[in-house]
Amino acid sequence: MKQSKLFTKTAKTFPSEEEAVNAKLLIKGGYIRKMSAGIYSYLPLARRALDKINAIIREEMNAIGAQEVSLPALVAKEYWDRSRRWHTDVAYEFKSPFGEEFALGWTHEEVVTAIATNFISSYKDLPTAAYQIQTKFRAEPRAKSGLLRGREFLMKDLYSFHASKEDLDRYYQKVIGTYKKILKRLSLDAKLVEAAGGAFTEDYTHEFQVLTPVGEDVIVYCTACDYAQNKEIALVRGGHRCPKCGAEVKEENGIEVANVFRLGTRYSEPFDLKFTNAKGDQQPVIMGSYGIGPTRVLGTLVEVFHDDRGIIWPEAVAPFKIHLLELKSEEVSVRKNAEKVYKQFEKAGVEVLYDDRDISAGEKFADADLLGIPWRAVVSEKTGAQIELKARNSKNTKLVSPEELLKKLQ
RNA sequence: CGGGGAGUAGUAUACCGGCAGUACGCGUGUUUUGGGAACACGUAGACCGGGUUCAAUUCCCGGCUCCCCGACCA
Repeated sequence: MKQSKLFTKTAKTFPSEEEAVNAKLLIKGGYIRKMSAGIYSYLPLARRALDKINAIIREEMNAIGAQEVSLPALVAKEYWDRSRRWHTDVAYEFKSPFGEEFALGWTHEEVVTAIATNFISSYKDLPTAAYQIQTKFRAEPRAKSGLLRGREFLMKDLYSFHASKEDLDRYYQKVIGTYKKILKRLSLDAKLVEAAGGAFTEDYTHEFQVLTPVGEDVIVYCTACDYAQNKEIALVRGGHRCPKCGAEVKEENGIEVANVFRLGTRYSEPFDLKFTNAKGDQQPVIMGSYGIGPTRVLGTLVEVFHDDRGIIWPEAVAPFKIHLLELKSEEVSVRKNAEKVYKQFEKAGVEVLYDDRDISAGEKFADADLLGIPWRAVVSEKTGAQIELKARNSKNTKLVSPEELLKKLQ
């Protein structure tokens, strides 16, 4: 991609109306634009990063046998009536021009359960699981913190169906393991925390919390063992003894990037989702649901990985692998060399953003730091046919040949 | 939804009851060329509605919008 042709541009100043670091940097860099409180447009650079996040999630979902689906955003009242979740305070509810009543999907237990009644009828159909990556709508009374709490956000929601509580428990643990893998691939260090189920279940649930001061949840966790609970349910407070091992307990803020719920028969019963067991008896299906918010993950990554110059993307999610800067020069050879390197990279399938703009070197360096692409390659009068390579998270530069660099990046 | 703050070119801001200024951006030209270059010329603006006033971007009232704290929440 040539930067001169990019749909967006970087700004020289921070947006005055944002305070959250993720929003400030992403808007300044032209990754996103705010359209309304808690409602953002994701522009090409952010779209590419999101695609990376989604691809990782998809791979890991598929690896545990979950199958991708797309469920409607317009969910008719009858579905919510069944589970008695019409008129919750988070739903955008409205009447269509024909008088039909809908809620914009803020979660999809109802829809997926209704669908499952068509296909699950025997223990032989179980277990099974379906997921989607889709925009969710929630009427947040107070959207805030950039991408961290929006009214419209991306969600990967997975729903599983089981013949027994034991099988659900097994899958629940499996998803926890998969989430650990996903978060690790995203370079996010998250703590597994016990929490309350909110509008979804009465059971305790688990959340993955990235500990950072900007997080809105408070986590109580043990400094020695794996005890960790959301403060909303924790019986101890920071500074006291761990109920599990007796060591000291701490309190810290966290961003909830993922969660897992044991739904049991909360939705299968109202939707009459039953299966016939091996003895010929009818039983309700046991369900679980599991979420990860890709747009929230994106915001969290910026909160965790940045410095005073800009974003520092982990390689796995960066919109491009390498940022090629051609420093302005009278000498035709500079442009020629840069163009050649650019084409080599594109041909080799290395994702490259080529800064071919007719602006000063300083501005290109500043933009490279702001955009946060992991590798910076400079071609200039100084470098000749070589390339000056620098990692975004390091101060050191070194001269390499285009061929060496290609080999390194592939 | 309670409390606080704020709305001025594309962006960031200043001043003011009487022609709205600066910087960045954008356009043209000359010079410059490794950490946000210089000069010249040009471009573009008061959230909406009402009130006070000879005169309102400025003061008052109402609305809308955005941010922050709280409640709520992935």
